[in-house]
Amino acid sequence: MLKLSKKADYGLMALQHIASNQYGDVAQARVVNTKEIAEEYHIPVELLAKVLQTLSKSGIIESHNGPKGGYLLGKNPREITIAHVLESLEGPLGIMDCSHEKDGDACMQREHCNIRTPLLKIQSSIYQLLNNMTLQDMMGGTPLITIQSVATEQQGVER
Amino acid sequence: MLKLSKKADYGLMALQHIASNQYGDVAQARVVNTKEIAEEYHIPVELLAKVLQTLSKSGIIESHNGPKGGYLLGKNPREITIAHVLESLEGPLGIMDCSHEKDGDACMQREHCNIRTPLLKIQSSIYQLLNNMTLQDMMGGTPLITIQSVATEQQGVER
DNA sequence: ATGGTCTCCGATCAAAACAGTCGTATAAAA
DNA sequence: TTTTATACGACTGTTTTGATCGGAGACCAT
Repeated sequence: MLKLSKKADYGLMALQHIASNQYGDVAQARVVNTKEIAEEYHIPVELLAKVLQTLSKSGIIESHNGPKGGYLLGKNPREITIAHVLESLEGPLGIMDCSHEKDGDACMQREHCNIRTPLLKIQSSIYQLLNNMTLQDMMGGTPLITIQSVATEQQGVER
Repeated sequence: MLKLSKKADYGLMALQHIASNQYGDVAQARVVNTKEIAEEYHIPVELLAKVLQTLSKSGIIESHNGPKGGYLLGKNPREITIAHVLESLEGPLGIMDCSHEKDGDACMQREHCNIRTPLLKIQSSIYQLLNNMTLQDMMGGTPLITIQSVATEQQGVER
């Protein structure tokens, strides 16, 4: 349950790879292309291309056309949240159909629905979790976000 | 993204309904059948039946056959976690394919995978969230679990 | 005791979402 | 101008999901 799509998997892998080449040991920023990533992680080139195009449209990465072209991060890894990446590739977070619908929608159960409120609470918690973890946190041996830090974040404490 | 299946939605609604009739205002425990729930929330009878059967197998509810039959909760609402309900209906929680696989599995990216560890961390956090919220929390006006309480829970504090 | 009714139960079918593929167009560097 | 890269759209096969059907078993009234 709650499985991420392949697009999301591939997207995150690619971002981690791009970030490593741009901010990693090698001081020089290096443009990396689709084919290189696809071969490194054994994923279909065309599908990865589509994923990268989507990320590019969202401003998460920027594309450079032509020979020696490829992709670079569009922002600092600290500013790229997992939530933004996933929403870009899979659409807005919504654990149920009526998460983002307006009043008078097509949900037959709406008026008698007894689980909407608590589920929205869960959804909000998951979103906070994903929104407080960045690409930076996924790189290197950097310690990941903990539940505690999510809690403090909710209280308005800066990271 | 991360949308729950209809089965999960229906299951949670039904459980809330059963619990309300068993532990609600009416002191007398009342057996409620599939048809009644289906009509109340406008969901297909047969599909709901299947969902309830699954929940019954998991011991979350218990079935009573024959006329005047139906379902009752198998445990106290405090002991029925959302995680257990969802896993019963949708299979084990796994935000990626390789969440529960053994070594030497079919994941082509496994050896070069750079996102497995952080994603497992996220998965673990989500699981804690779902495992610390019970059917009791979903009933009535009872305050729901908060992020803070999840954090304290992780530190071993009793609810 | 037995028939009838009501329920749970297992197998089956159709629709939708997803992963992956193909071909072509466009843009930049050599 | 040729090469090499991304950008874009349409298409196909597969998996998952949602929904449906017919049957088997249990209870209650007669």
